[in-house]
Amino acid sequence: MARVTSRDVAEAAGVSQATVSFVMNGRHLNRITDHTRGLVLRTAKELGYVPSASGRTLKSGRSNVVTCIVPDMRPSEAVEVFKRALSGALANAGYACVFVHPAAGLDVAADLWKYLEPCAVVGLDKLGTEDARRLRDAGTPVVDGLLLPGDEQIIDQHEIGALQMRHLAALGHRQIAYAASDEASEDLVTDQRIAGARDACEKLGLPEPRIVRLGYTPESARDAVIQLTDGAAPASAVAVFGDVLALALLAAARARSVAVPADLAIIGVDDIPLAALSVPPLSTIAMDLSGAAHALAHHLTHLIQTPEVAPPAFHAGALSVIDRQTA
Amino acid sequence: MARVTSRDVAEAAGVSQATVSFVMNGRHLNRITDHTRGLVLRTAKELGYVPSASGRTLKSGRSNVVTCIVPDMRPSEAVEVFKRALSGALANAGYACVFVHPAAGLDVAADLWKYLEPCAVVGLDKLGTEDARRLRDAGTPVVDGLLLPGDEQIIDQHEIGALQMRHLAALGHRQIAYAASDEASEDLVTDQRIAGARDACEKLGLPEPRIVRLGYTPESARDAVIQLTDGAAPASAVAVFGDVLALALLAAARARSVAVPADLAIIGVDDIPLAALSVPPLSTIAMDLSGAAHALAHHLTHLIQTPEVAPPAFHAGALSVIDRQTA
DNA sequence: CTGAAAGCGCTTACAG
DNA sequence: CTGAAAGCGCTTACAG
Repeated sequence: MARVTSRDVAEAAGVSQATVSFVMNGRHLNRITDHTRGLVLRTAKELGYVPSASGRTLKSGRSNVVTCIVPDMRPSEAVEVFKRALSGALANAGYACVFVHPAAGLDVAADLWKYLEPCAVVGLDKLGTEDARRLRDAGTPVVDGLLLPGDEQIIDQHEIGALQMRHLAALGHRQIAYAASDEASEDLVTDQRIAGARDACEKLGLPEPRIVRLGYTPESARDAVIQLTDGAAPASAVAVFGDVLALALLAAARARSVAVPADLAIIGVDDIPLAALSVPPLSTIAMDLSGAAHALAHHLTHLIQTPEVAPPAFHAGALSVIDRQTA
Repeated sequence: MARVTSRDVAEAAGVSQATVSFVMNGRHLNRITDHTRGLVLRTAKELGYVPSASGRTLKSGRSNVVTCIVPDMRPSEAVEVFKRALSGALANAGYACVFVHPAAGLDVAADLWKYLEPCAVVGLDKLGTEDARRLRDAGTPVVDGLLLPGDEQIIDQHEIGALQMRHLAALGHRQIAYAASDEASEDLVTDQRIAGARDACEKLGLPEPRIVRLGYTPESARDAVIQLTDGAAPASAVAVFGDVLALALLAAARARSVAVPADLAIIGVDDIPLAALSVPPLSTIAMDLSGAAHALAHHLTHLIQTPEVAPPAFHAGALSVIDRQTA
């Protein structure tokens, strides 16, 4: 079954290819009669005409797809929510958003260009600077390091750590610990949150928070609870890197008969579905990922359409504490 | 900065464009001297030549990207794992795998073709039959309904339900219930698992399992525990749709002083990280999503490269019970 | 063993 | 208000 081209439509409608192109792209519509326009549209639909992406991209040098590089981090519901919101927002602006998981040994910049020729690329964590440079040299806007501090940070990671501390302090806690993830892939985010927690304690006149590292194993959670509650100056509250780890701590605390929140208050981050389903339900920090995604979509369309003018300020997604029963 | 084209490389190397194309694509290499080949490769690298996807796609009518439509289901770690594995396997075969989240109101078939011109598309759940037909008419292989029963089912959902029942029965349970999700987006999978659970009970000579529906709320979990444990014939064990719900049930059971597994054994599905971290740790079913992804990648390359010959049998990912302490 | 040339489907100045 | 024509970068028969 041969492909239907704009030439076919033009012939069938008895107009030129240029006219078909104008109608399909809504360009120079003032120069085209409504009758011609209707005719072209009808004919295109009848023949089942679908414009060719490669034809258009080849000619115009720019596609309609923005490529988003998914970092090689622990899968989380949070980033899934963000991806969906970004897809939706970009779709409304007329762009397709595709996500790629860089496979080991894939040369991101070259292969991306080779396979996709995106009109913009967004990297959640830091793309290689070499990659980013090549893409930018080729004229492709790159929004990079959404998880890193800076003008385009999607969520204020520093503030997350600080918010947890302020919440715990407002509850009267003074010996507050921070439970960080020990996974290297999460260091980027962890470091910022720890810094935020430290800064907040300092501002609040609290002792510097003790940092305990834990991994995604039962032993690790148990050890962390021991560290937190034993010794000379036990913590009365702990801010945890994420809800999964917070829930692990909650379970480990119960196993050791440490009452939550009486003996140890716990607050997580992410507001995963299980946070509301645990007993007691987990207090946590929620992020407005959907808002952040919309802001990013706006930012991207600006970058794509008017790269010469400086983009307006970028708004990171809002944070809120979900006040349940563990803190 | 003007783009470097194959013509530039040809001129700089003093050969023809055809020779450059042959060298870059590894075609007709026997017809090209090693010297010429080395020269072209070196020149290409020096100039920073990257082939244009749209040029190639336009000419050959086929790109190197396979598009995977992510279903609009509750985000889960399981599908993330699958996506990464599929990306890796496809990258090894020379294809880029991109994921798209269909936004509301997006015409999948037309827009996909328009933006991406994929060489194959895979749909986790059922693409609209109209969409699939149009794609196939255009000569694009479509692998669809990976979650549905059939030759290309990635994971045997029916067997998951059955496996849970067999495990519980082997432990001596006879009054076994099935706790299903009440979310419409999960019905596709839920229905198959319930059927599998029923069939297994029949084969084992057990009474038909009672089905309880529950949602992702604490009240729902509490009600489910009450239903399960009260009444004339309380269940001594329950197979749950997924680990999130199973963990919710576990928490609700504890809140009502129902001992697990003594009073109520629980087995989930998915083996999410928290399954190992709960107290007691959750027994569950793990799926070999990585194996399934590799099988799918093989299947796809076959379909793309030799669409005329029938593909070999497709192997669904293996299932295994993770025997922890709740069942 | 290599090159000249056509053409994939589109858009866009330009001419009328 | 509309059309003819060039050309984006590539691949591939074909000729030498």
